[in-house]
Amino acid sequence: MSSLTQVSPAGNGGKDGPKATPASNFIRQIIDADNASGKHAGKVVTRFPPEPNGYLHIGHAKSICLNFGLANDYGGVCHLRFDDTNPVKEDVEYEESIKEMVEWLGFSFEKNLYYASDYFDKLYEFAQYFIERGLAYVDSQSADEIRANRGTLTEPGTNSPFRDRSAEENLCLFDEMKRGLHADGSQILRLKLDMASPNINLRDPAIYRIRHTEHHRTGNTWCVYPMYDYTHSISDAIERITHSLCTLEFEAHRPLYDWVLAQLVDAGKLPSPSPQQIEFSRLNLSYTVMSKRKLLELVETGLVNGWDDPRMMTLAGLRRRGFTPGSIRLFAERVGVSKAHQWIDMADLERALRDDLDASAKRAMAVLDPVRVVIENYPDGEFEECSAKVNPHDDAAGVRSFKFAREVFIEREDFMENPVKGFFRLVPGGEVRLRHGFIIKCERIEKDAAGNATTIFASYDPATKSGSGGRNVKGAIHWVAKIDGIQAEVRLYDRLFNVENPDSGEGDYKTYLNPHSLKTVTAWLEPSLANAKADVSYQFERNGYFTADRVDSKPGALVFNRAVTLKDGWKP
RNA sequence: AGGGGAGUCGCCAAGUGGUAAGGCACCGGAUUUUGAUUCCGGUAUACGUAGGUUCGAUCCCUUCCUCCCCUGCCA
Repeated sequence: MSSLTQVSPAGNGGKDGPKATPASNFIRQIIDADNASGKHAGKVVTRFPPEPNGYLHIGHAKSICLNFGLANDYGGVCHLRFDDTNPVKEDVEYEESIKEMVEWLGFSFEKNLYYASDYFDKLYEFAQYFIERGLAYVDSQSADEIRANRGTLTEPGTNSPFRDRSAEENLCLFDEMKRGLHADGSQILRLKLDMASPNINLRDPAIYRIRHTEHHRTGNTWCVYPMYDYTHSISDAIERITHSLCTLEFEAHRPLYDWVLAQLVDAGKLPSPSPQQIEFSRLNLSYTVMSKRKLLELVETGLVNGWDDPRMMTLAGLRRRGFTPGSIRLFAERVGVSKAHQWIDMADLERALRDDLDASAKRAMAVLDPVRVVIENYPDGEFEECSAKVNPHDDAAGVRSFKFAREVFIEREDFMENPVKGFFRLVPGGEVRLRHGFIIKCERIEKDAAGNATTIFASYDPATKSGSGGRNVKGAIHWVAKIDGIQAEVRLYDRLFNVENPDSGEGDYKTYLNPHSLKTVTAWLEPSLANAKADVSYQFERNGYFTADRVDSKPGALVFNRAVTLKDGWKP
């Protein structure tokens, strides 16, 4: 079924690039079964429902790709709904950022943007209905008393002394709460379910609390705000969501979700069939932390440079680092979805980026750790034009050119004075090809007091220009000529933590921060990079994938971020 | 006996009564002016454990083990 409606496996971004084949999974099976039975008349409506209280991270990306991807594959729609029911934590700033990132990932929600706060009137009216039916009551106990009376995991709770207030009294009290006659925390509206339920979520859950706080969208219209379980189920039903996907920790909330909807459907206040809540496991990534609290702490304590620090697993950070939307969609597809707890290695995310970029990224040469090479048999002051394909996989991308001259830079690690076995780059007396240029031979070197090469004196073979069809040698290394090279700051990133799971280890996760997660160097770049823009990925040949930093890079003062290195199969 | 979930290759993940898909990683080999890419080939007598049912079990039943979630007026 799904294979017939399959459009773009890795999401609906529509961009070219590697795709993982969408695997069968338990959610697709449920949808297929619903489609077969005609439950939702073949419709698939999902939703991504963030609370606008923080920035999106790679874990959210999994959910976004899942919800939008499924809707897309089944010819349905996915709503972006802000779950903005708690004004003390939320802000428009977060809302804007979330919208920007969902779009960046390649998903569209123009016609499908919703707010839980748009349902406040209806939610209030339904709450009155629950009160009238004797299914909800205003509890005047303090938060502490309520907690004490909730019981424990193994002991039942005890009924509130206010549990049997009349519907009239409850209606009156609830109205007073709404009108602002009661202080925060002094009264609360609870569903009247079962204080002895083995499922604690069913022990008269709170559904409306008093918050004399301005809401970023409804202003001061309200001072009572509905809570998650109550709001979410109703919002899903109002929007005619068919499949409501959430993470595993909400499994125990499903009975409540179903109960609330069942009452309202029975009363003819909500349509049938109700949406089905389906839970899947969260994404855990090694060598990083994902909780909002820790991300916030890293930012606030200055351990990283903001929410979009390229070392952060926030979508803003990943974008700035140079990750592409396609790579994240590919990653989400590869990781799959199930109810088993998944621990994914950072390397898998990096792999997805390489796979996405290899086919499309422009190439350029850049020397990150330069050592000077003087080609003694090349006349000083002269130069020769060399060229190379912008993308070897795509002739249409054209060619770039750069000069070969007497003085060039090569990567320090591409030269070894005393080579180990198997090293086939430049060595004393040996030859190597300057990629896209000529074969050179190391004649002698000049060293500093510490024994490091400061200048390599070489000769070149004029008959070996790239493309001339002449002889060749085993090694080919990248280089940049001083005459037309440009210098730029390059930021080299490594994982933020040096242990696989900084979260659950003993002690403070901050003690596991990798002190070398950022290294800044001044590199020599080939001239074609002079106009590099953020959002355009380059492969620095033999080095990795880099992108101009979207905030710090300026024409004439370029700053590049290394998103990921190239795979390095060389083992000494 | 509090309730609810999960355990299939190093990491993910299909299969769900008929004799273990796929991806990533890894190991070979070919091509290569990126030690990249690409391409070929290899990689679970095995599905947490112990029993049972069956001609036959990863799939059904039972036992046990391990891990995760739930005692917010957060979502």
